[in-house]
Amino acid sequence: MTSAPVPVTTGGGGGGGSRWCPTMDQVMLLERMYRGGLKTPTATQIQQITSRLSIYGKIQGKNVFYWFQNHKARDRQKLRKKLMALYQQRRLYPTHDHPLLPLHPIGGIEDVSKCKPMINNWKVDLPSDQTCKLMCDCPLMTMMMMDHNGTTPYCTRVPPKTLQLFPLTTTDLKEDDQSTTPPPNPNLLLTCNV
Amino acid sequence: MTSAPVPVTTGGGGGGGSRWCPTMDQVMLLERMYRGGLKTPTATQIQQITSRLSIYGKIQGKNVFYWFQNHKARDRQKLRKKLMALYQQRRLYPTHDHPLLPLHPIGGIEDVSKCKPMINNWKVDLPSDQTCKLMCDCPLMTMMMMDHNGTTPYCTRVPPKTLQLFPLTTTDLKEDDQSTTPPPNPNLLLTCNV
DNA sequence: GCAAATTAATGATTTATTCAAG
DNA sequence: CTTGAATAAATCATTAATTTGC
Repeated sequence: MTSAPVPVTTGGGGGGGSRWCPTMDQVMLLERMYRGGLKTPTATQIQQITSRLSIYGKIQGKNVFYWFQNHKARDRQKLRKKLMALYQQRRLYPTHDHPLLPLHPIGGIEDVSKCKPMINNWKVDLPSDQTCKLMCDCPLMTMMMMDHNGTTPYCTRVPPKTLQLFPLTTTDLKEDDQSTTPPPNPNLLLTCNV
Repeated sequence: MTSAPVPVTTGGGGGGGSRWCPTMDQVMLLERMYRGGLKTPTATQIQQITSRLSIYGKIQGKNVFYWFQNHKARDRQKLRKKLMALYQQRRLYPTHDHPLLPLHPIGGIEDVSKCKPMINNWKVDLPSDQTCKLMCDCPLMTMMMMDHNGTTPYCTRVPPKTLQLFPLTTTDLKEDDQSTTPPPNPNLLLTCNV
């Protein structure tokens, strides 16, 4: 639909502007419904809303669909930004209750099974008295994790103890391997000079 | 207009099976089109394909839409997995030409401006002779980055030198800060015992 | 005041991830 | 485990605010 590049009318007007421009009334009613708890309307609800709002100006079902998608997404985005700022400011330790990033089943990058229990038990290992101090007073290290599909790496910040991050067990890849000699697999340690 | 994926509530009850089950002929033809280069059909193309394939069995436009979406996504996913496996197997150093992850403008999590030039100059700092050795023989450390919006952290792996990761300059957030006394800001060093 | 130039909002698409049927 | 379906996240693109120099 690029044949009419001239941006004709604002305000939901007729001529086929390149995108929907909601009227004040439409936005107001949409926001009221959203705040009322309607986050993901069904197709039926979308159609009802569309016809109810069409008396205020041109509108299509997909406009309503997109509006709710975008509004929800941008709400979450704002929330994430706020949480992130708080975490950075206070240097909090992300827990399972308040994760900095969503905590999927986690594991080290080289061998999931080895790292996962270690990481999950971290908080337990700490003397319960010093936990809070460590959480607040120490800079945090960053660890790379892989999601459970092994496709998407993500990070979480952990208190800097000396620990073995990469067990470096060889992964069982079925590809050709004659080109490189296996490196001596040194262990990488992270230490903190606090 | 391209396809508008307005959700269909699937009614759930009665009528058809709960999800589309493509016939062999349908899959074959879809794959032929895909390999022929059609990755994201337009709404018009989807309708044409749908009617052409409907002679082999029940099919809807949204089935075709989803098929192409999923096929494309899973192709990319397979590629990513392969690349990731190669990187891990060979322990390659991700460069700007072959990044392990997309390289946006990067920076440390605490203070972007301080980290960015350091990171960008890493390769330059290395003696050009030992670059390859370091790239191949060392396990890589992981650093947390923030994307250009400051919203999404992501990781990249870097050769383990001893370096200052978190300068820990105080960020200028305008919120109240009387609750916590500022920590002594120790520097966190990462070292490698190769 | 007033447009050209920037920046911020937000509608629309595309891509990634997750869920669940078989 | 595969894969259709659905949702969420990321991205693109256009429009409204706004700044800026005149």
